Amino acid sequence: MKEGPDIAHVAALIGDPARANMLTALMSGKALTVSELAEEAGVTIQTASSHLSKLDEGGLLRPRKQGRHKYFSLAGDEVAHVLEGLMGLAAGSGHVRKRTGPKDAELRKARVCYNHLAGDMGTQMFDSMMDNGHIMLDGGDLALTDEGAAFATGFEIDLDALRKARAPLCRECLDWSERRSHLAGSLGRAFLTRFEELSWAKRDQKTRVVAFSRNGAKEFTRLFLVG
Amino acid sequence: MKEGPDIAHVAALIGDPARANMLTALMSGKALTVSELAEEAGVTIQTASSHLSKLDEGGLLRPRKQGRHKYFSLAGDEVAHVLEGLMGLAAGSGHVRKRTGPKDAELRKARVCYNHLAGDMGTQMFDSMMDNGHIMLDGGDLALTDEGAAFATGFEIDLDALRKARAPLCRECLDWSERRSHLAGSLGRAFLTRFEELSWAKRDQKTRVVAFSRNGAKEFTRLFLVG
DNA sequence: TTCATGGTTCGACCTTAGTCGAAGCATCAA
DNA sequence: TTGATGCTTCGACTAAGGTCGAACCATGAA
Repeated sequence: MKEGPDIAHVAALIGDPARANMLTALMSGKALTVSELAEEAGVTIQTASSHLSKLDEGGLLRPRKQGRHKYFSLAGDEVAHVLEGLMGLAAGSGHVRKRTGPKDAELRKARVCYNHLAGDMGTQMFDSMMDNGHIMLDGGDLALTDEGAAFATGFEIDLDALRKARAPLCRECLDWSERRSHLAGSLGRAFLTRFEELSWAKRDQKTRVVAFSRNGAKEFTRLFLVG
Repeated sequence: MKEGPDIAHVAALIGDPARANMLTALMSGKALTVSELAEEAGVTIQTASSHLSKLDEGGLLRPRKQGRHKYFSLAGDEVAHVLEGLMGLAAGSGHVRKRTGPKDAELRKARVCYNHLAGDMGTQMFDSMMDNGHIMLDGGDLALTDEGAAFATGFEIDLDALRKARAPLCRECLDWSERRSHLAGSLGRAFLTRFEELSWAKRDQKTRVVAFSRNGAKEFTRLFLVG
């Protein structure tokens, strides 16, 4: 009743079904308009607008105006991180969203978590990079080693550009399906983008599923060998 | 509207002020009775009972009956982890619970997070153990190295007993105040217990504050040097 | 200007759920 | 048994907030 920040307010924001659906949709990492989010949540545009302004006020979203459209995306990694955590709790307590269809298997295999790769393949990538000393935990923060920097550059990722932005380069993020870490942060995002550029993988437009091509999966496992 | 676990339900559970207060109280790691939690939340016993059964049903709590008392504690590390994450979001968006009194400084310095040490001193301990190679990140999971095992045993922690329990030995947990990791899991708990046994530190009964004695703090910093 | 489209604001419903009083169990102690 | 304590269940009250229709802005295109 006295100590610590006000959990209840934030949690209540996430706790409404319509808003939760919107947030889940935004976990795809894409910025969506009010009408798209309304559709996603199954409510009219007015109510969606109301919900979105509340979420925004709560600091969970980042709004951007473009012409007469208003795009919303998650405010940052921390938000995505908490959402994944909640999904973990929900999944754990058997309260899965309806039955687990075929989609679910794909989601566990590879999905997009805000803007980086999550699921089975995400943790595989993370494990491999740890094993090879490309990344390491440095006092609670994840850091890119020199070898890792070389590795990323070799994969044609522009590290200098990433470093210029103030967003943290490496971050770890916990999966709800795997209960293990995967790579988040701007580097995590860059890797996923690169996979798409190389046509190794393609994001599903509607869901959070990341579909790897046969060849893409092969290249991926070659790149991210595990012990 | 279709994919992933049902966030809304869990979040709504946490989203009620009374329940949030109870959960925050349980972050102290202690098991509390229905009446104690009612007091903590500022509601009557009936409503507390109702809330607690909902939280229990949602898988957030672990109830235990002892005589005519019913004790509740958090269901596990994951729950505490998510709660800390929510605190981080709440703190970040300026929605701190009322004003930050003198208590708040103490909370940032050293506090109990579910059952282990968090706050400034918690991350210091974590950093030190990482630097000295006592713990390391092994494929997303935190692992105790041989040196670390020797270190813990030297500190008179019964590792064999801990290993017997099914709970994970090492876990990392993210602070809302520090935004850095600290050591959770049964080992994290054991360390805190040991600090208390040695009278280095004492938990405040009412809040989550961990008060280190002058000597305890000295010993602590000697033990957990940071490079 | 005029029209169309994307969002917001306002106001009025109405369901949901938190709240407590009162009564009912269960456990323990004489 | 009687009484006390801790908790649960029931029922009724009430307030909070999600929902949508309708009207209102704002932007862009003809």
